[in-house]
Amino acid sequence: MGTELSEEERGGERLALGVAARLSRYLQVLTQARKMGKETISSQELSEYTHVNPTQIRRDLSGFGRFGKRGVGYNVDGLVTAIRDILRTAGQHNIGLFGAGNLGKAIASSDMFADHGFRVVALFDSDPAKVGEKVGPHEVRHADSLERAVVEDEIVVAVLAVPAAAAQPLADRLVDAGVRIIFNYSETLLQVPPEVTVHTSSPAVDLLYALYFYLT
Amino acid sequence: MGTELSEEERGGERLALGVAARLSRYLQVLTQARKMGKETISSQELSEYTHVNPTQIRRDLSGFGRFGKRGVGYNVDGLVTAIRDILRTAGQHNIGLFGAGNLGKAIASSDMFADHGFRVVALFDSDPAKVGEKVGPHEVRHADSLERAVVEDEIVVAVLAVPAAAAQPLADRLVDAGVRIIFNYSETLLQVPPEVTVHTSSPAVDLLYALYFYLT
DNA sequence: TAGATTGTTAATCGATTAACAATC
DNA sequence: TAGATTGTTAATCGATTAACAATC
Repeated sequence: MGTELSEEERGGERLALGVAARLSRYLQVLTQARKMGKETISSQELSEYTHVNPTQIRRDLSGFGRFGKRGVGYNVDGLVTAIRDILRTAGQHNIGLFGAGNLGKAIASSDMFADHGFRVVALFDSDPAKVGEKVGPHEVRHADSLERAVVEDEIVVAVLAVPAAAAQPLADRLVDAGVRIIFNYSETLLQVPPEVTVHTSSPAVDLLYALYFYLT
Repeated sequence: MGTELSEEERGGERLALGVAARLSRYLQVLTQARKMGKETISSQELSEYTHVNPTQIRRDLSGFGRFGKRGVGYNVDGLVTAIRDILRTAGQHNIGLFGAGNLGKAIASSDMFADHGFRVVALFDSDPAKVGEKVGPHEVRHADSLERAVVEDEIVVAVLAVPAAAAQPLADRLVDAGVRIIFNYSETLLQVPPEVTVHTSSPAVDLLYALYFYLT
């Protein structure tokens, strides 16, 4: 009962891939809904925003507890807390962002990470002209100081928003410095040792896929 | 045999959601691989870059034809052509991009759309100071001219990279102008009539989800 | 009470994986 | 021939959906 999770419900088992993906998606919508002052949300509404079947949503959530009120819906605040608890992402991980170009600045200025409890602790660029520039709350540092920063700022995740040519050499240095998770927004296929995970993405990877359905 | 697809294999049935998502992902990697001069790729290699099981990849592809060579792998060029054929995305659709801020500029300057055969035909902003500015191959137009541009340039997809406060009014105008597909990169939940599809995304929506797995 | 929406069941469908013969 | 990798089968697991009683 209630919104507390037993050790077994949240601790033991790893979530199935699909469940974790959907929970993240719910969380994104819930965070936005909360900003807009919404206090309650139904599985039907969540479905409209996420394109996930409402039954599926109720099923996903009921696996972890009874978060809803019949006839009313889910409390937005409560559900945000609950899903964060389930995903165990509570802001204890530091991110280093590389590249202060358009994409890098867009990411650095967005509330996205802060909203979800992650901290961008450093923004790097290799262009001396950009070093010292203020971008959102960050001051651009030179990429030369990367190795020290990884250790001192306890950076566990590197986000790459650099030109294609710069990506591989940068990845090599990051790997040597001890970074084990790289988010690659550049248009390159990165070669890394097996213990390092690369996640390649781009602002519109899913555009192509989504258009297949929308355009028919 | 060969790489030609029968009408039934590509025309009749709609692809399952998962298949289309994965094919798009393969296509993205293949496009990058081709740029890097790779001529052949194995399901094992594709798996490393996409995190999709190699058997799954072979299964996905073999449903549409025999594209590979045993003992060798897949021809990169041939597979790009084949998947484009399957997804039926061959550049006949025009995109209007709204917002010439950091994210808008990043999207406008990227090869992404061109790589996949889509055309960004117009870039808009409501800030007069930005109108006329050159961004990649585009010149920023004032958002006032949106209605005419939608008709004249046959814009079917609108990509929104604008501040949260501007998103809903803009979406309303786009809907009135006849746009039926909106890609929303702003941090707002958009209200639109049922015949319009909204796809909400952000440069790191999947970061949250991916981190759940990588950080454990 | 009446209306709405959750939580849950049951049944179906598609995704995933291991294994291996076919063949380049 | 030897090695590598596809194409395909079979078996399992998770996702999806409709339906509806429980209950706010």
